[in-house]
Amino acid sequence: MNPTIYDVSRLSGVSIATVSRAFSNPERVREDTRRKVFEAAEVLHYSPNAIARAMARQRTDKIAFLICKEGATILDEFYAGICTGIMRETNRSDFELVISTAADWDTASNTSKNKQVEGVILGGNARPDMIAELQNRDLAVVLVNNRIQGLDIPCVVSDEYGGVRQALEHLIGRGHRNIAMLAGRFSPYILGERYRAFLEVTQAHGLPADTRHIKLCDPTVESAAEACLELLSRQDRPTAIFGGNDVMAAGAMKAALRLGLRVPEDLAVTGLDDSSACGMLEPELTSVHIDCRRMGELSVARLQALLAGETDVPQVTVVPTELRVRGSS
Amino acid sequence: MNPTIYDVSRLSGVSIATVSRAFSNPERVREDTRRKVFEAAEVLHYSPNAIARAMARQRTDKIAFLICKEGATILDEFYAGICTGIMRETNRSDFELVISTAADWDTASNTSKNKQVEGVILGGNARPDMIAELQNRDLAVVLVNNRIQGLDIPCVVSDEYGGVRQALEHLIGRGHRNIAMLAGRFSPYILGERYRAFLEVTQAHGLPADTRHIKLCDPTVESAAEACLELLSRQDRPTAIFGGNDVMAAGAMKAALRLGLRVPEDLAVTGLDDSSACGMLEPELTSVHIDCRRMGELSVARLQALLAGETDVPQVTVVPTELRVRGSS
DNA sequence: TTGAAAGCGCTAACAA
DNA sequence: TTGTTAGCGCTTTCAA
Repeated sequence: MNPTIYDVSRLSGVSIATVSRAFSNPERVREDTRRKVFEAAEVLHYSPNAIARAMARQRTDKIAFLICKEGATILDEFYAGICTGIMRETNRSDFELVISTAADWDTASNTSKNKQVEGVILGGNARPDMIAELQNRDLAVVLVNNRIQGLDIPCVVSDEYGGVRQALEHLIGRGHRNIAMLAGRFSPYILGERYRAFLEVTQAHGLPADTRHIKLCDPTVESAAEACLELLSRQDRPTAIFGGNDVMAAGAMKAALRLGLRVPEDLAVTGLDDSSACGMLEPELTSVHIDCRRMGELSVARLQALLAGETDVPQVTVVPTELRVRGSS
Repeated sequence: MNPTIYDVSRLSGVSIATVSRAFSNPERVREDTRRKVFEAAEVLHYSPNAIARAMARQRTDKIAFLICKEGATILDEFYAGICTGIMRETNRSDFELVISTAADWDTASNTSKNKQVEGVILGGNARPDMIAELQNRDLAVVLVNNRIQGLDIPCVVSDEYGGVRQALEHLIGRGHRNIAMLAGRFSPYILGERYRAFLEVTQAHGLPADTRHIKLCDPTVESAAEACLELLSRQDRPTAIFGGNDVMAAGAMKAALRLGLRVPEDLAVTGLDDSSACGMLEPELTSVHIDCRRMGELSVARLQALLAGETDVPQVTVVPTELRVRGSS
């Protein structure tokens, strides 16, 4: 049996109320009383029981990270990074974290309900009705790696626009005038930002700003390779391809190989994500680094601000990206 | 304010004890009473408060997954897979999961203490003294991806020996007689199994079973590439290299390229992990698939068995591997 | 600054 | 089969 507040009270000779205060409002108990309490606690290896505390306080200090995503690999490198950031930041505070993956709404709903969380960080493609229900239930909600227009909810995203710009300007700086982009089927927000960035940046540099240079495909090696085969067989074939993630960029490299084109001499390729595979590829893949860790940390910060009742919580937090130039471009 | 058991009691006209029973021991309340209770609960959107329940039961039904690992990328693809399995299996039961990474013991200790967990799954390199302390504190403990001799504790591991055998026999089947293995600096258990497997399997097939063919290096592309450069410059240079993970295998492919050797014609390469990068490499990497998901699920099962007081919990659970042959061999 | 006491929402032993 | 009741370990008024 673990020691309780009563044991500490008895040993230190003060009431349980004082012991309680010593732990949760130390400044409200006299210096020497406090010392007595802590000494007794030390002797007994006492630490407050979080369950009982939650019960009395009617607060759990518990938050959830809910990844709304389909497919087998829920926790891919990207979300694992976000997750790491969230864990790190949660550990630093007194909050507790429950992680759940939920393609379906029932699981999601259960998680937030049964686990008694007070706030949730939604990753992936959370549907607006899910969000609404959570908010109705009086939960604090933050979106990570997503943004939904017209919804009163803080979100933390990476600088999609800036990331595309960095990649494109790098390629343009290398002299490329005919650049294609592989757009994966990501969320509307991400896709929107990337289209906009591609068109505006190419135009700003006097290149033909044409959606013909944007190719929509699945974010898989094969789908990207096929898309590239088509791109590279055009009359005016691109000399550089910007993949919407590293997997697609790898597909582009494969397409080049099949056509006997050398990377980067005949075709420059850049990716996005800066995943661990970049260094494994040959040539190594230039990629836009996304600070997933930071995104995770910031989502926790926003959620805690919300929970603390702060009124000026930023609606949009943009995490900068950084280009990592390697052999493929 | 959420509805409580009292609200349901009032609305359904039965005592709170009966409501409680209806939820936790349905078979102990009469059919129609039960129906009344559930109807009232439905109307009120009631569901039992887990905190209060834990308080009364003096049980939390909460387990922790503790990844004991150094370095920036705690949640790599491997552990993310295990984590997914753990989450999936935990979701299926009424248990709650808290995930924590802990290179240091303090965090680990805190996690299990403050979060009031009843059992922990230890991933990575858990030190024996950590384990002992957890067990002393009367917690159920299971090891995943590790095994420590002489310790009374269930562990779930992948079939390291079998994995090495599959890779080697595949290469031998392809006619290779001079095979080298890159051993990463993994845990003593894993390293031990792999050495043993390499020596026994090569010997069994009449190849020179010599530790000279095993090269210890860091599990990074660069370290592996260097190690291979040395291997490939030997008089009797290997015609096949088995990397201890996919990253090292990628390093081997790079070494081959630098020496102008073609893969797989001049040098066959196989990896281990079957990570997502396999399909991105060129040629695609043959690799031994590890069923991380399953490992995670089984660790939860073992932990729950322990928690349920079962006495015949298997001490060692071995998860089979499977060779995925691709272009690199 | 400290203490007494009333909960927080539920379970489980016991009684009916 | 159902109800009564005494906790579970803590926080937080309120009074001293």
